[in-house]
Amino acid sequence: MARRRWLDKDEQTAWRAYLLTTQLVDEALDRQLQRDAQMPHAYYGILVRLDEARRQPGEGTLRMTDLARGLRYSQSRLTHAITSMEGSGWVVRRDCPTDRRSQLVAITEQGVAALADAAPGHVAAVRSAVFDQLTAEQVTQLGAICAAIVRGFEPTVTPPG
Amino acid sequence: MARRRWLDKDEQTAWRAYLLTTQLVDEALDRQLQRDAQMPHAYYGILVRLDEARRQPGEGTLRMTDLARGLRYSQSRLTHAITSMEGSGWVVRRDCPTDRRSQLVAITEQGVAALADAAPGHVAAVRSAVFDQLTAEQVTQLGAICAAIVRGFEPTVTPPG
DNA sequence: TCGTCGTTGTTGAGCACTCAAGCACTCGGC
DNA sequence: GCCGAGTGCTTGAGTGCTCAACAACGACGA
Repeated sequence: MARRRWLDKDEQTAWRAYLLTTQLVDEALDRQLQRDAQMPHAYYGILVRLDEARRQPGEGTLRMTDLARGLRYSQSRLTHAITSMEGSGWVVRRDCPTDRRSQLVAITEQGVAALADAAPGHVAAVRSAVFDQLTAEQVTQLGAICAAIVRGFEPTVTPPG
Repeated sequence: MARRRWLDKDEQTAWRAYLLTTQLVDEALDRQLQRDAQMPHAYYGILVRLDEARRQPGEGTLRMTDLARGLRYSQSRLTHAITSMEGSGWVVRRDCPTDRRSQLVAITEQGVAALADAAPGHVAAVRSAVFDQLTAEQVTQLGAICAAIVRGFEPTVTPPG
């Protein structure tokens, strides 16, 4: 197998540009959210998920595990994050009535408010960092490229035999 | 101005895919390097830069500031990183002969060896996570997209008047 | 020579994450 | 009932980052 093959020139260029891009974008968004909404980017994502769950019919809560799987966070990471966010009053934990191991999480009114406050500035930052720089065609391309990469991480079913 | 404009459907899709992609790729590379080479991804990048400097004619060293600017790291981040890497024996600090504020950094033989050990596995991980999933055309597209985003972060000269 | 300002680098507190370990519970077979 | 494996969540140590404050030096004009 050709596992030791190096990156060719085009790949090198693309890779370095990719690394720099993700670093710059990540830092910009994290800094903006930390400054204007006192939360790291990861917490914003958690609030978004919980807010979406709230709008669904039913409980409006999510099990820790389901939330972690949806965000692809480790259980431990989510536990630490929720503990901190509970301290900020943005979320609450509840015991699960059907499985005593599980914990349900729900966004609070305060959390909804914090998200509503943070969203406009965050979206503006995303726009100015990313979408203002790209053509509509490039947005489509970016979506396809990322989808392909994500697909590579999905567990592949090993064929029988 | 239309600063409050939301993300449209295509942008939403692309953005969520982008976030998931960077998270998955970052974690995969960090984990692989941590496991196989006992270094975080950021330290790998520092070693690469210092190794490139070593191949150049001249001192083969870089000032802390120049290294930080090249990698777009904060001074503080680099100081902490170099301190830790010096503890691992991968780099050394030297006083700058022409400016007593400055510190020069050089990669050691041990650092060169650590990088040489780490490189094949790392490149394989990059390949399997990213380039194996993309067509040649997509690699070109990705390079152009990232270059455009990076350009957006470059300081723009405000025109006189 | 002096004061001032910009540059260079370090420090330490605070924080979010990882990893390994552990506790409490559920489920299924006996 | 009871044991074992699997699941859900938490804990705490270790680590790398940010941010603000600071110390030391260089450059330059008065």
